[in-house]
Amino acid sequence: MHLSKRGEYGLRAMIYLARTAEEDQPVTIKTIAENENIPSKFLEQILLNLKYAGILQSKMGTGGGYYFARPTDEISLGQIKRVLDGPIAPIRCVSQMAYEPCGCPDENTCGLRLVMKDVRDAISNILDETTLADIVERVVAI
Amino acid sequence: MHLSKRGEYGLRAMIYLARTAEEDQPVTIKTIAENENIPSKFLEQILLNLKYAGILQSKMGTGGGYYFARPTDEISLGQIKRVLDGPIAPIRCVSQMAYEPCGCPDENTCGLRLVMKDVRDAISNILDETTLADIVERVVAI
DNA sequence: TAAGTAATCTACTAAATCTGTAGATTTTAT
DNA sequence: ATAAAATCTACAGATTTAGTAGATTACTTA
Repeated sequence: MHLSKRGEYGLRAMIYLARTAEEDQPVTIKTIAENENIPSKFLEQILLNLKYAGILQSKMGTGGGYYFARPTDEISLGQIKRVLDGPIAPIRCVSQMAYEPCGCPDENTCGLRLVMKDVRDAISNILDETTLADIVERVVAI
Repeated sequence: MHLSKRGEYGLRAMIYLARTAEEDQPVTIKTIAENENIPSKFLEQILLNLKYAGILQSKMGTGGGYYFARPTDEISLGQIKRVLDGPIAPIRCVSQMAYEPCGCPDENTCGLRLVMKDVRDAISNILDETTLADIVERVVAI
């Protein structure tokens, strides 16, 4: 049940963008990296992956940078985390996105699977239902 | 958000024990390993750790094996998972058992932390509230 | 008391994953 | 042209994972 540095940095960067970015104004890797204390060459790879996944867009050259491909209320933390850290499920046999059998004799009566399914659903209920816009709102309210 | 093989094997072994063991009758590593398809030398280390943690007890020699140190309704999946896989929290700054600051300027207004705290609590609510006895009951009911 | 059973202990290892770093290249705006 | 900024490719050290190997100790029974 662990969030990797990749995942952490990526989520922090996206939350930073959602908090500070002007309407479709690109923000540079350098700016994000400095403000969030993230190694910039590492962040580079992370943002590129989020771009490949269709969550971010970018513009090269002067005045360029990264900006959202969709409104922030259509980008969930679950989407981001899956791109960077892989499936949310603790074990593949309860994954919605990346199911694989685990080899137990009967999945329907596998005690471990029953519980891990609950865990997966609980995590998904939070991460897939919380958007970047929600986070910004929640933090502003404090 | 991942369950390691260590954690998976350990939980499977404990559930197997809870399901099949007669009152304090020791069960051998070999028996568990064969029935649950777990590499036995790997399982050996896992059970030893659960013993060091005070969850299992053991007896050497003929007729020996492993048995629970407490009734199964006093052993939660959270206890087992923590021994084998470490803290349940996705990130240290929301861990109850192994807190560490994450370096963000203000933890109280850190959006990432707020969400990850919810995730931690959701996972804990399941794993710390579900005991081995619960699992057995739940599976029998199917 | 000898033999067999079963846990215990110590050490090692191959492979994968994580967390980056380095440097060259391409695109864009002024 | 020049500078800014993303993009691409490759590498590398550290850590973790998922085991394996073999010797030793404790216990039971015949």
